[in-house]
Parts: sequence; structure tokens; C-alpha cells
Amino acid sequence: MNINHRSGCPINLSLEVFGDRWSLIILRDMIFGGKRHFRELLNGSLEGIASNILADRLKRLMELGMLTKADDPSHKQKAIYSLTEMAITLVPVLAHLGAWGRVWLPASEELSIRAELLERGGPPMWERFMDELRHEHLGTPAGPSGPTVRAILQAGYEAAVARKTPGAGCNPAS
Amino acid sequence: MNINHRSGCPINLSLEVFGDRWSLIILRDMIFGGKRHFRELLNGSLEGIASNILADRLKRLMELGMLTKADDPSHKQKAIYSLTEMAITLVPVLAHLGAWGRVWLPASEELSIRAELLERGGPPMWERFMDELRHEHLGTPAGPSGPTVRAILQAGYEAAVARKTPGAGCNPAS
DNA sequence: TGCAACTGATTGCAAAATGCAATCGGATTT
DNA sequence: AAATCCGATTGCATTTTGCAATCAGTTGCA
Repeated sequence: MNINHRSGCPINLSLEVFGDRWSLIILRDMIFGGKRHFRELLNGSLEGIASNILADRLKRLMELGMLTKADDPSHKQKAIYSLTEMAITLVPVLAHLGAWGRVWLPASEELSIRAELLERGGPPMWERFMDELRHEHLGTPAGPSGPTVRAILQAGYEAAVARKTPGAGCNPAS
Repeated sequence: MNINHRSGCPINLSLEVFGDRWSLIILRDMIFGGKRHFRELLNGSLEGIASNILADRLKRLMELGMLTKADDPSHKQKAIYSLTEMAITLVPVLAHLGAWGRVWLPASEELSIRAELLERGGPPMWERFMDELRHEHLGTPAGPSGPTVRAILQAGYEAAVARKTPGAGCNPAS
């Protein structure tokens, strides 16, 4: 990326990477939502990102070394975006950020569950989650069996939704 | 603040608070640099914030409940800005963010020292630092004696600077 | 008293980022 | 063959941002 930095302070440099309203949202959807395709990210996010912004941020995140792009063998024109190790190690940052936001901001109950579970799981759960992401995005060997961290978080989310609207039953939506 | 949120996701809400290039810089300077006045923040930051941006962000952070403002008894028109508990609990987030930036971004060696010390200190050091900030900004009783965490970080920074330019001797600059 | 320096801001203005709708060429599905 | 889906790109109006200049009130000093 550019060598034109405001300062060499780590927090400032991190802010130059994430100091906008969308980059971390995209990474959140990839990490916690398992999204890998342009359309998934475009239509799947709660916040409704515009397609040009999404294209711009994906490009930017690739230039920064946070994402890589590869062809999808099943769809000749589909691209698969993968997290790099640099992005995967954001998990603890996101966990802390989510924990802070859950406490201090008007987070909805259902969406807070993931943050709460991740906070309660602590560093061991983060490590396990990062290993799963490495397996999923970098092709490293699979870790221990059992439900994945993402599945645990998702199950917690769905249980919270069910508690709120008990008549809805099982909901296959992402 | 506004009730017009993009979503109730904690990470999104946090991003609505910090998803800009300056808010966290200001909090960083207050937390790690001990800055309390407009001019200190204006002239003291490495990144060179503009005065209107600083004024806008201070106002915004007050509306969000992260800062409070009080008159300085020594200067009739001086204002002292204080961190609230909401802002103080950002310390772990900043610690993680700094640790991530130190590893993955071209952080300068001197400015990385703080992040490294804070990371090595871990949660106990963060807790102690937050207690010191509570004492400083909220008037809670003082904790254990001995050098403050900020002083430890500052000493590490100055030692790193001295290592780099050995002839400079002791440097009283902030 | 007079005056310069300093206090926390505010204003005007240009540049950049954002949001939105429409569109693109190619690939796949029906 | 037609419709749909794919990852984008374009044009454009609106909003946000960054920068320089400036503001009025306060303080320190001569």
C-alpha cells in the first residue's frame, strides 16, 4: 500500500487500515458469516453496503494483504475471497471490540449473543476459531473434530432468535 | 446520539463510533499521552489533527458519552476533558489493536514499544492502567503506589529513543 | 493601560468519500 | 433462446472531510 503514513504509531496505522465504516464490516461477514463471494457480501450484510463501495474495499483489502482472490472452480466467473493470516489474527481484536460494543452500545439481544459467547470463550476459543479459519481459508490441516466455533456462535444466535419469536421454529436463513 | 443505526450488531455499532480516522487517535492521546486540553491534543498529536476536526470529534465523543468537559479552575476559559468509564474500558481494545498493528503494519520501533509492553503486561496491566485512569479522570481512590503504567510505557519509549539516538541524553519532551 | 500570546472553538471552501441507480460483458441456468 | 446470475464499473448528487484563516474572550507582562 502507500508509504504515506501519518505516523508510525501502531494504533494510528491500524486506524489507517480500519478507520472507515465498511472494511471491518466486510471482514466480520467473512469471519463470522463465512461469506466468500461478492454477492454474498453484497446481499447478506445487515448494513446494506453499496456495490461500488464493496468492490473498492475488497480491492483495498487485497492491496493491504488482508484478502486474496481466487477463481471458483464450480463457477467460471465466480471469485472466492480468502482471508490471509493477517486478517485471521484480527479475531481477538474483533472479539474485544464486540465485547465492548455489547456493553456500551445499544446492541440488539440476538446479535449480542455471538459477542458474549466469544467473550466467555476467551483466548482458547479465539485460538480454536482462528485455526478453523486457517483450515477454511489457507488450507491448513483440520483441527479437532466437533462443532466449529462458528457453528456454536450461530446456534447461540438462532436460539436467541427463537426465544424472541417462539413460533418461528427452525430458521435456515443465514 | 442518533437512534439511526445501520444494525444492532455490536461490531457495527462500535464501528459507527470509531469508524473514522480521528476519534480513536484523540482517545489514544488522552489515555496514553495524558492530554486533557484542546491545545494539547491539537499540537501534541503526531498525526496533526485540524482544529475543526478536533472540535467536532470532541463534541461527538461527548454526545456519545465517552468524554466529559469541565472548567479548569486555573484558567477561566480553559476546559478539561475527562474520560468516562465507557472510554476507559477501551484500554483492552486499544491494547489488542496496537498489538495487531505492531505485528502487521510498518510501525516505527520507538512507538511500538508501548504496544509491546502493554501486550506483554496482559490483562493485569490493563486493569491497573484502567484503575489509574479512573483515579485520574473520575476521582476514584488511588490504587497501589509505585510507578504508573503510563510512566512505565513512557520510560520504555524513551529508552527506545535513546537507543536509537544515543547522543541525545534525557529528553523531557512528551 | 496596552498589547501580544493563548484559550476553545467557528467559518469558508475545495477535495474526497459515500450512496444510489443503472449498466456492463460474460457464464450459467431454464 | 431467454432469463438469470456473476463480479464489477460508471455517472451523479449528496455528504463528509481536511485545511487555512479567523473569531472573541482571557491571561500575562510591560
